[in-house]
Amino acid sequence: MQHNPKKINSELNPNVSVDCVIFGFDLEQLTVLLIDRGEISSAFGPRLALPGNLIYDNENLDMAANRVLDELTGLKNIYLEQVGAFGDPDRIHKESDREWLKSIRAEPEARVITVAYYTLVTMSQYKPQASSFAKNADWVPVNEIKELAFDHFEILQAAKEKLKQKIKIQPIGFNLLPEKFTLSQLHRLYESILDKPLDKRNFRRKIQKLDILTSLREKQRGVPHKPSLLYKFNEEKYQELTQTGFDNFGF
Amino acid sequence: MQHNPKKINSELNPNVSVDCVIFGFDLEQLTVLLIDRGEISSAFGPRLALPGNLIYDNENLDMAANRVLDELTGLKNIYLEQVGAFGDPDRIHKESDREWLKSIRAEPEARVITVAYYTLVTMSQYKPQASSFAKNADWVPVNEIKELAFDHFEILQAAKEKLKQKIKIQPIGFNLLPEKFTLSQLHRLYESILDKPLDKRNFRRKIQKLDILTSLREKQRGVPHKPSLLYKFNEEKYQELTQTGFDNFGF
DNA sequence: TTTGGATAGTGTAAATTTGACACAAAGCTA
DNA sequence: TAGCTTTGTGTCAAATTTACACTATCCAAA
Repeated sequence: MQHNPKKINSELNPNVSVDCVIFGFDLEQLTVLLIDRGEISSAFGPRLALPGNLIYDNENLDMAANRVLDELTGLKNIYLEQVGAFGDPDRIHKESDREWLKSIRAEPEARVITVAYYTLVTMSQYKPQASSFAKNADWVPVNEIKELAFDHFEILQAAKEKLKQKIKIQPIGFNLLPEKFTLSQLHRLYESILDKPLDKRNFRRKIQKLDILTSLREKQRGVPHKPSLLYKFNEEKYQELTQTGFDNFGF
Repeated sequence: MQHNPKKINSELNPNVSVDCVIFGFDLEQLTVLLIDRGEISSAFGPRLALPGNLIYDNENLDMAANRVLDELTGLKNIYLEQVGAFGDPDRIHKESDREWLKSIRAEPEARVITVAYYTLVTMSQYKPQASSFAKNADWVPVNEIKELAFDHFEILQAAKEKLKQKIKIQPIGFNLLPEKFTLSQLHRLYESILDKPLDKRNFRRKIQKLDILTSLREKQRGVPHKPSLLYKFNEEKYQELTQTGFDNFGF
């Protein structure tokens, strides 16, 4: 008897899919993990698409998003937020799209609603070439993406906007950084997400005053310039802070 | 040949529904338009539910939400915002829920994803008793709602939170007020949505400095106290303001 | 007509936050 | 050891936020 007996008879729901905008940060700019659909689509439209799949009838939406992420990257327990539902009846236009859908077991004629999620991943935890399943996946800088398959470009824009708003309310950016990071890296991260320059000194002053960083007695090594001090995110301090109702992490 | 030939064969999609959180403001508190499902459910669970319905295969999600709103209230061109998708596979528990679903032509066995929207309505534009279709609909103060059918209570909470965040970025509250309103009414509206008291003088100073209100040379009449001046929302000034990138309407 | 009840409308001072701005220190490399 | 690169730091002026109390105006009831 397995854990979830329902799973035995579980079927893919032909009408509902989940797409994931998997954000990473290469310490310079915001990136997204995209699937290259290959030659099959090159003559018709964009090769790149968001990872996604149909959902099973016995899983809820968050589970489905986590599954898609797990299947692609092997990562679990990742920060995940819903962007919303997308579903123009004519969102699938091209022959190439139909071929692609067949290849992932979806029914190309069906009208599909997709529920989009974004996730925040520490890029160093996942290198595409390490996964056999995802040999066609790769990190692409957000600003270089001009088009995507289906309505995925629209979804990406919506995800960026949600992230931008969310980070003003909750310091979720730490999910994109390694455990130890420098203030400059955090600074560049905020600039990437908010898509505007932030004054260095003012940024540091403000983030330090929040008192949710633990300063480590440790410096960067091997950089060809003055090494930076390293910091950790302080979960406990953050919890204390929010329990007072504080929700202004904006710049 | 009609505009959209697909419409001829349009069918209800048994897997996807739309639910609407229709917010109103009775000049005292925030309210929501709910459907009373009647005796059929009284022995089993909450009678009250959000208005909603399955979507047609040929309409997009926003259209479906507008349709639900229109069918219930006759209102068109209403401010509308997506809350998100909800869809636990086991969100329909009770026999009464199945009965109810049958009565709105939904398939009770199917796994249904629902896409929730919230809308902002000027309450005076719609009095439930005026509509024959919606003889079982009524405005209920948000703070008095303790439970709802299905997962609608969860949806309502999410909608409230979205609204709270949104009003800090865009002055959408005016959609809940009549064309002419007083600063005190606007003040109470913000307090209702943000769910916290706001200092009267500070509120007035801040909202006036935004310069998106037109002061009318007209007073309230028939109130048993000093009558208030009336104001209108100034759409043009608002557009000017936002075109500079301004997005801080928060309190 | 007078009085009492209710809400509208108004200003200021202190504290906090924001925004603009420049240079010395530390490590690496050639 | 000289030069390159990035880190790390302080101040001042302006703007914003917070806390706070009394008079004015209308209606209703006596």
